[in-house]
Amino acid sequence: MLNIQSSIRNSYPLIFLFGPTGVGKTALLDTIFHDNYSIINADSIQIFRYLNIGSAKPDESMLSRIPHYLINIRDPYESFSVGDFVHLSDEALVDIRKQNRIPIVCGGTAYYFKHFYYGLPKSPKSSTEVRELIHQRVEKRGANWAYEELMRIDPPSAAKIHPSDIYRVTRALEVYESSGKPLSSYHVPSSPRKGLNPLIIGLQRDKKELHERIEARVDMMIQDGLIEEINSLLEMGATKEWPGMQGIGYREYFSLTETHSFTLSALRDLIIKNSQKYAKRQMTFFRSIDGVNWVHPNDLARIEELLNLYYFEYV
RNA sequence: GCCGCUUUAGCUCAGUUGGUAGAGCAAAGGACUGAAAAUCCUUGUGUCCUCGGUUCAAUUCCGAGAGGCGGCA
Repeated sequence: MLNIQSSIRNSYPLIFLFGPTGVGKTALLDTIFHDNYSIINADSIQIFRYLNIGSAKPDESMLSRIPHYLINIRDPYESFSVGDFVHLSDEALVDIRKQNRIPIVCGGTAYYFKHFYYGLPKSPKSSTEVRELIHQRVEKRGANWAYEELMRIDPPSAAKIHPSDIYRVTRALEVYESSGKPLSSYHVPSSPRKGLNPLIIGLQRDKKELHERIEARVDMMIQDGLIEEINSLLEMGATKEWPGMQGIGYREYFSLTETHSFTLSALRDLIIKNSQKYAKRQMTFFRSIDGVNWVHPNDLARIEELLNLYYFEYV
């Protein structure tokens, strides 16, 4: 249908496809994006092996039908970060283009898209050891110490980060600890990386519709054996500290058993609630990305039209 | 039928020694510098069940009624 190598702009087609959980990304891939497309997964939980049902990972048959990158590449106790995502995606991109196929970056992790699109800051990568060290200091010197320390070593970051945001305060301290330079000295890219020029498609449904789909999907997960999946992870030694266990569908199991309030229906309700809240957070992040073509997943005509307009520039 | 408790934000409940009220959850919006399905921020007018009484003033006290829960019959 088109010869990618003939690109007149010396850049290749690239598609971003994103949207909140349950909006229908996977189904859409299966209906229009097969044949000469390859997929780069941008979902921070589907990265992990064994987390199949809870992460709503595409099934085996789909994975064999359409080439997927960055799925099942880590064990659930291993760490993975945006940085890994960007590097591996860049490699995947080269590989896919070598095969004369069209790459689609598809998933729900907005943060991954942002850094893939804009490029990573030069700040040092996260280190579990350093983070642990910072944690110990916080334990020892009290809850207020971390933010006070941040104000001392990096006032600009302290001004931007809320004192209660332990996650970011810790990271800022971690950067200073491992590089000797404040986080604010590393600038954040403010424009997209050169040569990417993606067609950005955002999938959107109205809230009621999305919430109903999420509810139905959680019921389906339970029916498909979510509990069995969790049990087999527990047999592998899974704890709530495993990076993969922060995924919705798994974390609820731990929080409910911890408070001795685990029942199947409590689990179901909590997973639904947390998924719906997550969908909302995803949408506010996605909305902040420039140049998104928002479409309803059922509007195939509009999606075809977007693709044709986009490809027209390349042939 | 009698007795006791209860009725306040979408939900669970605080509270006002009488001067018209506030938490958690939910909801809405937002942030996002290598853990991001994470982490965090902002936003609370609601016949304080109804009617009557006392009072300058009642959601708050008194009486009656209605709903709910429990006990005794």
